Amino acid sequence: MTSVASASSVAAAPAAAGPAPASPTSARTPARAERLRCDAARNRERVLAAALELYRERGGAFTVEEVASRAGVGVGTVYRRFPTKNALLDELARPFFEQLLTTAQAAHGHPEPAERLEVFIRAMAEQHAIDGVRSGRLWDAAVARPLRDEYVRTLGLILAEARAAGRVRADVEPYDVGVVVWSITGLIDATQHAAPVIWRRYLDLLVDSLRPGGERPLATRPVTQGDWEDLVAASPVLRLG
Amino acid sequence: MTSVASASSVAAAPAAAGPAPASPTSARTPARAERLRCDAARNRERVLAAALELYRERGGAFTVEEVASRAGVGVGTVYRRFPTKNALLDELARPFFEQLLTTAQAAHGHPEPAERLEVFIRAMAEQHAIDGVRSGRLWDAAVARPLRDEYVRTLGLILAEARAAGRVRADVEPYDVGVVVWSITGLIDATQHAAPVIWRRYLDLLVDSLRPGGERPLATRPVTQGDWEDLVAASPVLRLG
DNA sequence: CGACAACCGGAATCGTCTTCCGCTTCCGTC
DNA sequence: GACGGAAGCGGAAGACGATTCCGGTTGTCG
Repeated sequence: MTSVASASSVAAAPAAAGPAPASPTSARTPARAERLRCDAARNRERVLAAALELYRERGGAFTVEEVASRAGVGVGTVYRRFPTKNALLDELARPFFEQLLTTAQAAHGHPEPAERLEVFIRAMAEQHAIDGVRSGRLWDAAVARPLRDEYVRTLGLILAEARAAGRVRADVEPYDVGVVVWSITGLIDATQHAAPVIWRRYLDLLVDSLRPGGERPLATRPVTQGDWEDLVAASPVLRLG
Repeated sequence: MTSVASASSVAAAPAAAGPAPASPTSARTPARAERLRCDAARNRERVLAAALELYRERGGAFTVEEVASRAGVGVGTVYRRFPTKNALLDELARPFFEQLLTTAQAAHGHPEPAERLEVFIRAMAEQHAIDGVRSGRLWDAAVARPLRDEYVRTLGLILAEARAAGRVRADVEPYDVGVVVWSITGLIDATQHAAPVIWRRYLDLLVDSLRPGGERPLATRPVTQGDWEDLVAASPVLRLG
């Protein structure tokens, strides 16, 4: 697993509908260099759309050639825009990941602070189940580190509130919740096909496990940010099932 | 994922050291047809040994040709004995699985019946962590259904005892424990490389989650045997990491 | 309108798994 | 102890899929 470094393709966003770039300091803006020729941009979108379609149909079990032909381009064109097939799949994960963050923030907006942690965990699981992502974890470092950081930050706030309200065992740390969510998503991926909603049972169990009262102390230290980085980096993203 | 049906290669055991097959009813015994020629049997062992060696070194990231050359045979010979590379890897998992069953039975032999469930779960996790199996679940149907059935049976006994002793929430069923163990093994696989013992923390959490008291009822039905079959059949075994 | 960098398609390359086939070796018999 | 043939053997060839390359094409900008 060589980690997919790469910066690249930051722009490519649909761009604001507004006409004016406004800032007259155009001299320095690097955005210039990243603008794609319009046919290229169109093809990029087509490739992405074709890949998403195929991913929803067959969960990663498709060839690059299929993506290309469904997008009406040659494989070379796919590779000009995405260095590897996995990079293409990573890109598919991005909007999904963004949706997760939105969901997390929505949970943080829940009226009752004490409830937010549970709402958060359940919403994450629900979102994961809905999005039809099979057999993948989607936290890979390459996709969107800033989003991930924001996610963890939100989680920290929520956990602090739950703790203040005495709704969670005192020895639970933010990354613990991350691990719990991560592990439920693994279960969702694994069971969704065989038994569509069964994961809810184990989610209930996990949620219960975080409640305070009668527990024995945890002997092992929690996951740190560094561990977390390693952990997600080692997980397949939307890779083949 | 076409499930790897296949019966095959039941014999191949090192065979009892004793000299006499004893049973004179040799007429019907099918064992006859399954005996390998002695050079073939030797090669089979060599291939298996080479594959295990490579697996421990590189975790599945090796080619069939490497296995063959390390075993001192041609690839054709590997394929004569194992229909696919995955079948070969499955075979590697078998002794590991057998060890798990032994561990399970040992837990059932624990002097204090009320403790057995926890001992069982912890022992399973420990065993999984020790065996150096990375990024794989090993419950695939193809490997050893009878072993699996025995495992589940043992688990059922242990759970009944724990329940009788009031050491476990009343709504937990045997396959629930299976799912819990399965999910901790996933966590072990995922974290072992980055943070060797961190999984113990989450194991503690999971073990705690099964204790009785104050819990809310579980709204979703538990996993059934059929679900379990599907679930394990869909999991990668020792597949590439 | 012309120059040219960015693009394009798709054939060729490469790494792997899997199949095939002519030659070889054990096993049971005569 | 030699013989016949099934079971094995090695490794070349085939199949597949990702990735690379390159000659021809096409927006873009002056």
